[in-house]
Amino acid sequence: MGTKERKEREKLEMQQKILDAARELFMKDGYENVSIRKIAEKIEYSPGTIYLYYKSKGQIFFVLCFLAFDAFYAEQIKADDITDPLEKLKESGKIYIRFAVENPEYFELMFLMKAPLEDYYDEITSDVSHKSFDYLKENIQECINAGYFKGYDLMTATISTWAFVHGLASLYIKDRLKKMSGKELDDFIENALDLYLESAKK
Amino acid sequence: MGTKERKEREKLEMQQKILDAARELFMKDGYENVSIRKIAEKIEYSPGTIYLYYKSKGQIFFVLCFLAFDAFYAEQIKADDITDPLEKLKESGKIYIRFAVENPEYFELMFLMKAPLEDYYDEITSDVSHKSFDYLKENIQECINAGYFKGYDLMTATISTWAFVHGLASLYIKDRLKKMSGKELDDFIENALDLYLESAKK
DNA sequence: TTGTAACTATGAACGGTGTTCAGTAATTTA
DNA sequence: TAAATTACTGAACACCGTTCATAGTTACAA
Repeated sequence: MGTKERKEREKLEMQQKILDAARELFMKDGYENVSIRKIAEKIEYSPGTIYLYYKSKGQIFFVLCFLAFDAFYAEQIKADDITDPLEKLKESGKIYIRFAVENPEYFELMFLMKAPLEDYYDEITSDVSHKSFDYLKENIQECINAGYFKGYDLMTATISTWAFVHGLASLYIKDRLKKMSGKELDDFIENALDLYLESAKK
Repeated sequence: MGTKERKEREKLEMQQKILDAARELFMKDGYENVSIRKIAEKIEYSPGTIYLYYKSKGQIFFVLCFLAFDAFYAEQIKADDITDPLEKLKESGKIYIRFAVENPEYFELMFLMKAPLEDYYDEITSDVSHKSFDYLKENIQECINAGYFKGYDLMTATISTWAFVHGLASLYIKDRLKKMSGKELDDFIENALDLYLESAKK
C-alpha cells in the first residue's frame, strides 16, 4: 500500500505550504516583523505544528535563501542570449540590481548578513553562490578577450565590477540614495552602469 | 545656586553612561541581541530608568549612529592636505575602506543597517551624513574640473565612486571576499582603487 | 526645621516574541 | 475492533520593548 509514499508527499506539501506562507509574509513585512504565530495563522495551523516541519524560524528563512540563490542564478543566465560581452555584462548588472530591489530580504541574506547563518552558510550555499560568481568571471573573461578591461587582471576586474554593482544595489536597498525615487533611480543606475562599463573600453 | 546646572550635568552624565553601555553591548552582540534590560543591568539601574533619558531603544542606537558619522567625517578630512584631486580621491577611498575594516560595527550602523533608523534618520543625520557626501562631491568636482570623469555628470560620478568603494568595503567586511586574506587583500584594494580611478582619467 | 512640590527611580504589568512539550485527536496497522 | 503510531494542539516558558502607578529622594519657600 502507498501509505508511506502518501505521507511523504503530504509532508513535502506541508513544508511547501509553510515555505509559501513564510515567503509571502517575509517579503511583505520583513523578517523581524513576521512571527511563527502569523505564519501558522496563515496556513491555519497552530504555532507548534511549524516546528514539526522546520526546526526554527531561521531555518525557514534559510531554506528560502537557498532557493533565492537558485532563483538569482536563474535570473542571471537570462543575459546569456546577448552575444556582445560588454552588453551582456551590462545586462547582468541590471539583473543583479533588479533582484536586489525586488527581493531585498533575500539579497540581505545572500550578500549582507553576517551573523546567524554562519552555521549553515558554507556547507549549503557555497555551491550555488559560486555558480553566480563563476558566471560573472566568465563574462569578464570574454570582455578581456574582446579587449576591454585593459590593465585589469581577471580577478581584479571581476571583483571590481561586482563591487560596483553590489555597492549600488546595497546603497539603494538600504535607502542611502533616497533623494532619488523610482524611475529617476532606474535611469541613474542605467546611466552609471553604462559609464562604468564604457570606461572599461579604453 | 547652581542646582539647575548640576541637574543638567547629571542628566548628561546619565545619558552618556547609557550611551557607553549601549555602544559596548551593541558592538559586542549586535543590535537585536541587546535588550534594554541588559543595558539597564550594565549601568545598574532599572529598565524603566532608561526611558527617562531616551525614548526608545532605537533612539539610543540612533544617537550612537550620529556620533559614528562624526568620527567618520573626522577621518575623511584627513585627505585634505593632498592637493592633486585624484590622489585625494584615492586616499579618501582608502580611508573609507579603512574605517569600515577598523570599525565594522559603526560602518554597519551607518551604511548597512536598515532597522530602526527610519523615523529619526532624516531629521538629524542628514546634516552630518551629508557633510561626508558633500565632501566627496566637492572632491569629484575638483576632479571633473581637472579633466577627469569625462562623460559623467557630477552626481553620477559621485554616487558611482561611492558605490564602488562602498561595495568593496561591504563585501570585505561581510566575508564575501574570503578567498583573499590580510596583505593580499590590502594590495588588491589598493590595486582596484588605482585602476578604477585611473580609468576615470581618459 | 518643616512641608510640599518637583524630580528620579522603580519594577510589576501588558502585549508581543521564538520555542517546547504534555496531552489529545486522528489515522494506520494488526 | 483494539492497539499503536502519527499529527496536531495550545498552554507554558523565558524572553522582548515599553508604560505607569508607586515610592523614594531632593530642593526650596515658609
